[in-house]
Amino acid sequence: MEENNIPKVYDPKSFEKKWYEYWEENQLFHAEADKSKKPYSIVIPPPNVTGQLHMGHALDNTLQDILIRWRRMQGYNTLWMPGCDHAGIATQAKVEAALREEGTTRYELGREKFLERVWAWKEKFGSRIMYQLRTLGSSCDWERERFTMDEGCSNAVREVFVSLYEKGLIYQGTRITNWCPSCNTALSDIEVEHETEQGHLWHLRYQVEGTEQYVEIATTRPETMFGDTGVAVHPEDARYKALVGKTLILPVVNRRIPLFADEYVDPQFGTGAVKVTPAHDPNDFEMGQRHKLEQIVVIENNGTMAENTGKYAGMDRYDCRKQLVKELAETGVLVSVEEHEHAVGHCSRCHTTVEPLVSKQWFVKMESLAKPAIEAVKDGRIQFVPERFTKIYCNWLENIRDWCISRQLWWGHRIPAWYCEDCGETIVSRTDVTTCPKCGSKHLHHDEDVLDTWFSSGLWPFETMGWPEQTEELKQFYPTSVLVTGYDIIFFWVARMVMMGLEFGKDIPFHHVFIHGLVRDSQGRKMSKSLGNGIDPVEVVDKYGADTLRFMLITGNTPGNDMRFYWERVESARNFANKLWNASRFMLMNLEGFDKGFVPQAGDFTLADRWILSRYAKTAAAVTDNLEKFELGEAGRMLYEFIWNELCDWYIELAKSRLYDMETERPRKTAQYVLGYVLEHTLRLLHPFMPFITEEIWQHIPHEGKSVMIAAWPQNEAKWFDDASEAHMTAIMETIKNVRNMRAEVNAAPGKKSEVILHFADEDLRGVFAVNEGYLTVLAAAQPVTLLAADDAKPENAMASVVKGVEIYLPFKGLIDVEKETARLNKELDNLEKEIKRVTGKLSNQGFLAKAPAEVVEKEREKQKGFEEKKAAVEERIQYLAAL
RNA sequence: GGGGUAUUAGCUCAGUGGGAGAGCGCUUGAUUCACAUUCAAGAGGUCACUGGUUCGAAACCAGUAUGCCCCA
Repeated sequence: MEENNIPKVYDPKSFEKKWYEYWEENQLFHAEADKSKKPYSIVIPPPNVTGQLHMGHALDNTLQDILIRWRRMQGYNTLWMPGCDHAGIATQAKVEAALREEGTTRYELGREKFLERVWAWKEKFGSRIMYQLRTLGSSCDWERERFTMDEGCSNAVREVFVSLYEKGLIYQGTRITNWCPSCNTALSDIEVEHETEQGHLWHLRYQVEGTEQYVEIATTRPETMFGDTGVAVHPEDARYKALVGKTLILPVVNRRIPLFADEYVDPQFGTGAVKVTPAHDPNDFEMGQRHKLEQIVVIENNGTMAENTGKYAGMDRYDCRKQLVKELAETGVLVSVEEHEHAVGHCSRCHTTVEPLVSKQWFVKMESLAKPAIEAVKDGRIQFVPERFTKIYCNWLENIRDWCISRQLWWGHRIPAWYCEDCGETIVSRTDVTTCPKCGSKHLHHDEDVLDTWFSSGLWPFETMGWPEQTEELKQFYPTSVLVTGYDIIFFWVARMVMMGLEFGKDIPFHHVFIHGLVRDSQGRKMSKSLGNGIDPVEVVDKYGADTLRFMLITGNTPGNDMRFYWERVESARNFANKLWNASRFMLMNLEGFDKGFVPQAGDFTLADRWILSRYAKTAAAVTDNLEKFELGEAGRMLYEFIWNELCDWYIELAKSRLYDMETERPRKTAQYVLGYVLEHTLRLLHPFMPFITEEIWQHIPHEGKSVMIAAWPQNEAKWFDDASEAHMTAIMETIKNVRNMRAEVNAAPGKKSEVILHFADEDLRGVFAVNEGYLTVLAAAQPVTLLAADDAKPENAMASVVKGVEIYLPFKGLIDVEKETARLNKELDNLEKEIKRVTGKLSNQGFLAKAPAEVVEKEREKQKGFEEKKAAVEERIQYLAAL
């Protein structure tokens, strides 16, 4: 026997670190390509090296770890690839903020020195993030840790860029792009967040040249009028038909601009006439192209007015608006002002209002890449879980526009393009270029810009496995099994990985996309730095343990939905851990004489043994089934209920008498065997959810092997299924509950035993109770227990209650409160009559009898019979009481 | 404007065609004997509304209302 007790209270701090180190030292997380085993692989959504992990990461990684640990136990060759993302714009912003604190800027530092600073930042936060992932218990293969800017990934990025360029799918173009004046870079469309804002619609009048006639236009952005090179109306708009082709005089500037017709104009909006500023609005840009209008840039990259705006030059765009409106009002150009609600784009990173500006950028042509990515989801090769995200994904890809990939930043993958200063040639190359291939000039300069972070993230599933080399890892682990991520980055990341995977990985990047929601605060608000309502997962781990946090995060919500963080829920998960802890402690305290070689014979098992084994086996099957369906929360909930409500509340209580009895050996050994079997296997089932506590307990109790994390996942446990024992046990448990209930009604002293008389119509069931009447004594304080047969007379001076197949009587020595007892029975009678009415209604419905499945009809008949029996017994008691 | 999602106990949420559930909170009682981070008993619901499909709807479909989210 092992001398091996554990402390009274669950204390995660005392063992979590120890076991993580143990797993790592024994290389239990590491995977090698091995063709003999079925692969199961996940690449981590690489956290940004901007800072530390938040609650959303904790959820994301818990889900991944559960899947990985479960599949590993099932015998798959399991790889979980960890790593970080360089997060160009976000990280650069962080480091620039740090520099500001020091009173300097990246421009003062210079590109090279600045990048050194960012790398130092990356080292610091990257390792912190990896530490946090370990704290959560994540079983990543750390030997394979990757970073989006490491050498391998950088090679992959360059290969993809050049290859797309060669295919004509990457091009350089001068267009309107979203520009963040604060981050000082171009953004892609999805990096812009639209928010409705209360603004104004200013009505201005532009004079028709050579007349006293005016055209009234409406605009939300008067300050762009310096760049107006036309006014547009709808071709069918009768109000303006006669004026099309005339020339207008742009106020303030006094420029001559044409009035022209274009289908784009909505005649219902404003006055039906719009000013056209091709350099500062995407729609105006397009109209400008159609009508060959000049582009005049009037707002600079930093958001101030350009040189050509006269006295407004150098002024902030919003100050200019204010001043200019004043001037327009004074000069009679402003006709009226309306309140107007409109969508305004903001930089998703810094929330500055973006400015549409004309600039030369690199773009990826999306249409031909998007098509196969839509196909892969529509034909089911890639499945979203929950399925509804399929539509969101497809909708976006079907309406996709070209992707602006160049960023005016320093931190990121430098665009592999060089420009010849002599002949103007653009050279895009896999290797660095020093000589112009066209004119032989040495005067080349490297494109200053870097690529959008998501360009490299899009390659993540295969670049981490050594692509473009055809490595063993790629062959075995690509496509990966599942991608686990939040719905907020379906467009940013998921869609791009699918496109890039199909184009370069030559296959889908993953079979399933398992989407989860956001972790919000207790009021349902998004956790954010500015609100200060974020909760650090490490803080929760410190206070309650990683297992507790993990369990709390995955239960009580459904896939794809947001959840709220409540400390009460954390406590409830901690209590569950403590419950399991103490159940195990109970077992360890009762291992006296434990015999590893002892295997009970069929006849050794008691009803409770057969019942708990059957319940365990059904739980194992249901947990597995739910994991297969990605219903991780449901699987966790089932384990919670099994452990707490069945194993602890009933089985342990029922096994106590045998375990405590040192006189008889076989019953004690059988109870030890069953408890040991069920607990050890239940720990395996729970391990993916709560890896630390299960390992700590598993190592204390009798077990085989090095670690529970590589113990076999319970399969083929159907041999324990035993419906008869479950039915018998249910009858006993129901009887016990009813007795407890009756005792509570009459305020019976808790410690005091009282007589219970049970009456059975069915002799077999009476036999079952006869064998197990001790259960009633232990759990319902029933003593003596009298078991009456069908023919026996029922007791008179007693409280009564009925469960299926059993009439229960509690005799009272003194007087019973007839009134109270009658009221109680009448209430029960009401309920029964309601049930009977419902069931009888169903059973007298010809449609039901004809069309419902036979077993459903049979079930209803059984119910009816049971209710009728109960009703008869209750009525009998009521009559008896009335006659007293 | 288009799409999604939610609406179930006081609160937070499960329930994915066949007797309305859990956790927390609340009420009552219990402490040598695994666990008070516990145990036992209890109160508490017109499953948003209106139609439809079905023998049968909290669940499926349509519409309405309200909230939230995404896209334009």
